[in-house]
Amino acid sequence: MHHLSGHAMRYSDEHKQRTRERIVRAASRRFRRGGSEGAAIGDLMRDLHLTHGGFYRHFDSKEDLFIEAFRHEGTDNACRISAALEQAPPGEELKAFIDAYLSVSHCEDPAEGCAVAALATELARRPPQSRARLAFQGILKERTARIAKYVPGATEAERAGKARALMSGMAGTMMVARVLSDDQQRRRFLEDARKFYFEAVSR
Amino acid sequence: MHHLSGHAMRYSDEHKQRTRERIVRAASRRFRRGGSEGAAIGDLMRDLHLTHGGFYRHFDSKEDLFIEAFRHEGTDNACRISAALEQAPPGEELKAFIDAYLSVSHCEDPAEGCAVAALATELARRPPQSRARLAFQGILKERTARIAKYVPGATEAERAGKARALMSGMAGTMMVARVLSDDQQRRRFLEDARKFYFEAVSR
DNA sequence: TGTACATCAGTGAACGCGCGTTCACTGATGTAC
DNA sequence: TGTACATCAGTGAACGCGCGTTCACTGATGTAC
Repeated sequence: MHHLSGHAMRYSDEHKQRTRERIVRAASRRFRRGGSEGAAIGDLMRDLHLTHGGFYRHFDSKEDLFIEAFRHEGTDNACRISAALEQAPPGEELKAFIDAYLSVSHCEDPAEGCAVAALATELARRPPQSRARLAFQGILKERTARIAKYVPGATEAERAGKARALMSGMAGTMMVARVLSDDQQRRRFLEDARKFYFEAVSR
Repeated sequence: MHHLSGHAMRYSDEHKQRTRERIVRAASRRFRRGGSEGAAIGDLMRDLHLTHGGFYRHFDSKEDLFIEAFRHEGTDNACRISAALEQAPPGEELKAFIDAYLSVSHCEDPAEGCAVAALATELARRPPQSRARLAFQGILKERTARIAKYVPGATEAERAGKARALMSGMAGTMMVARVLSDDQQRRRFLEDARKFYFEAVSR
């Protein structure tokens, strides 16, 4: 008997848990692609071959899902960043990270990319103490700390400051790159930026 | 007789023109503050003590207004940037620009601030050849050219590349700064970033 | 100068649509005995 | 093992609201004469 409550259960807890995760994953993609207003519950559930009504068995509101999806991206991309950093040749971790972040493939696929670049503007419009903003701040802190280790600098504070500027700056560069319509121009823009940030951070 | 058409006119052309400009100005503020979906026509017109119905005497659609408002910010802030650059002591133009862009006051007042920081994410979600995106690209080009003159670099291309990275990077930093809830933290973040970009660009 | 007429910026009710949310219902599966 | 019952993930119609857009109307002002 693995459920603490003695309820009879139609579907297993596991089944529900799995559906919930599928919703979060699909939502995370859709939100990054279209913004928090760019993903209708109906479309989202249709992605999973479900109907909109069932959504509320898993979440109290769309806002709750948004926060959850945002957190999901947080841990998801944190892993990817760590993996990328650890796989890079020693001494070239930061360059590898910058190249990966400002890559053409990241630019072309916002749905799988950095949520900071995709959602920060909207988050800024929410009330200061909203859960979404607080979640963002947590993720930002965690993420910059992860990078700061590889940033040159005399003091901890200096490394952290540079890491924050680097993260937020690259997010802006990615956001702008995505507005360009011309492929060639976009490529050059990203390339110049990679150089810019690499030199900025390694001095 | 200053109108080419021989129509009788209730209000002067001038009156209509003035109203139109008031709408654009109010819209530009509201869009930057709340995004392209964050400004309802009714609210907008109420700002000007008008009712929503009259809007369509001036614009065919909300999207048309959005583009117009965006262009308005383009020329408006271009002037401010130029003024700031020209007022700065010779040799310190770039520092003055970076300090102004990453200032606390700019951070606290998105409505009067840079539209790139406020609206780029949304623009990226529009169709590639949409007028809004094309307008953005024009403004970006114009704006970076204005700054490139003051950026150190051996070639024209290098200066332009750095100017683009600087512009887009600072926009991202501003966007992220606006998500922070803590004033102290925000101040430090902006200060670190000013230093980061100044060193990055002047090397 | 005065009068009839035309224009059109602005008004506000109404319409339509998308979408978040609710709710009565279904039916597959688990438990009790 | 079989039967009665309970649960609840999922369904889909319906509701409500916000908001972009339309439209018949108003009335202040300009022109014609």
